[in-house]
Amino acid sequence: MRADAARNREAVLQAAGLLFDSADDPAAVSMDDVAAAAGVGKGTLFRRFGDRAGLIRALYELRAERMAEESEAEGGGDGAADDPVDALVRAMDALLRFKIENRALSRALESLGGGSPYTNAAYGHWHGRVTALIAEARGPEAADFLAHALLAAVRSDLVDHLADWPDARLKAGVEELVRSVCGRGA
Amino acid sequence: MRADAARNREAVLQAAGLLFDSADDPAAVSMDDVAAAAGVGKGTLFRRFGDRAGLIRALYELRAERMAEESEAEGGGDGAADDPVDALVRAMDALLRFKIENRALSRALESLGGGSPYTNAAYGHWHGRVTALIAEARGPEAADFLAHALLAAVRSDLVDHLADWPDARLKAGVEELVRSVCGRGA
DNA sequence: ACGTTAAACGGACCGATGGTCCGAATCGTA
DNA sequence: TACGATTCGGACCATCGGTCCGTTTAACGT
Repeated sequence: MRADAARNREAVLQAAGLLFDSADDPAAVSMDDVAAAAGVGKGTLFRRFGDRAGLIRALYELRAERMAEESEAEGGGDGAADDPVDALVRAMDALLRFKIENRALSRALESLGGGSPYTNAAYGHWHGRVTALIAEARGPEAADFLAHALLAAVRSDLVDHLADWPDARLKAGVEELVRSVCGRGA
Repeated sequence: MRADAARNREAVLQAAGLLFDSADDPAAVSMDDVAAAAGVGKGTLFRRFGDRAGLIRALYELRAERMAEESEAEGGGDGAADDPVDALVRAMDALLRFKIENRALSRALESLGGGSPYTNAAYGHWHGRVTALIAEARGPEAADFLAHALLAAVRSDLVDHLADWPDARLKAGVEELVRSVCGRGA
């Protein structure tokens, strides 16, 4: 990849990140806006990312990677010998925090049309992980659907709708949900 | 309301219903399409329903009402002396069926942008009902959030994503989820 | 250094869509 | 039937995602 291409790619990602982060409604961030903020022509933008969905996906995956690194780094000991329910609670909590910290971007991703929340590498990853933990905790019976249900409970527009709840209440709700689903609450 | 206005309103609702029902992607149904199919000018369409969201909401509420009537009618005896968990299972099952039968329309409603799935009379109604049943079944602790979570599990795009599952599997999954959340599985 | 070439640039341009406007047509009423 | 209020309808507008192509520029061989 040519040097200017790489430079522009970075500029676009950074500009788009700022725009989405400071937007209430992700739909209000137009491709023209992104191009202008990045100091780049529209042609460049679309050649690099294909379309709006591609840009949003790229940005989302960038942040997801960053989160994965962070949580891995702070995971420290990692104590693999751990209750799957606790592991699931921690995973869901991390996901919830991610959704809160990336409200607008997550909403942008989930509202792309065409079942996009599910046609997504990150979703597949999470669903696999949650399914495995549920299967471990309560058997594989309906683990597949239950995993979808858990993930649906932290969908960004729901989190957004509950934006005036204190974070702790949301977190407690999610934990309660996870423990209930895993077979034995408290 | 003038007679022609009422007639046109009906024509629009019926045409829009047909169009959404036969569409795979609700976004592919344009306001022009609706106006043309209803044999009405665009001005009429927008004056009556305000905007696209208004039309979709009107249509959705129409169907929701129809479903409410039907389920009430067939509810028959109504046996109020009933386990709240069973009642909740039945309610969620009805909602799931509604989402399946109105796939495109539900998706249209849920993908309006601006937290629209939640800014909706029907959602408030369902959430209240589910919250009450959960509170009755397992206490009012996190009932509010758990109700949101249950409703999220039957969101139309998830149902759509799982379209190739047999209906029975979906139904079983929802029932399993409800019973788990209500405190005691099986 | 310099010329060559393939790649990237950028913004004018396009088609579609949601939404507006206003002269024409129509309904209800006296 | 005549008249005023209401509604109709489609031409019109702004915006947005996406394309196109003449121009620029980075990379590399000589």
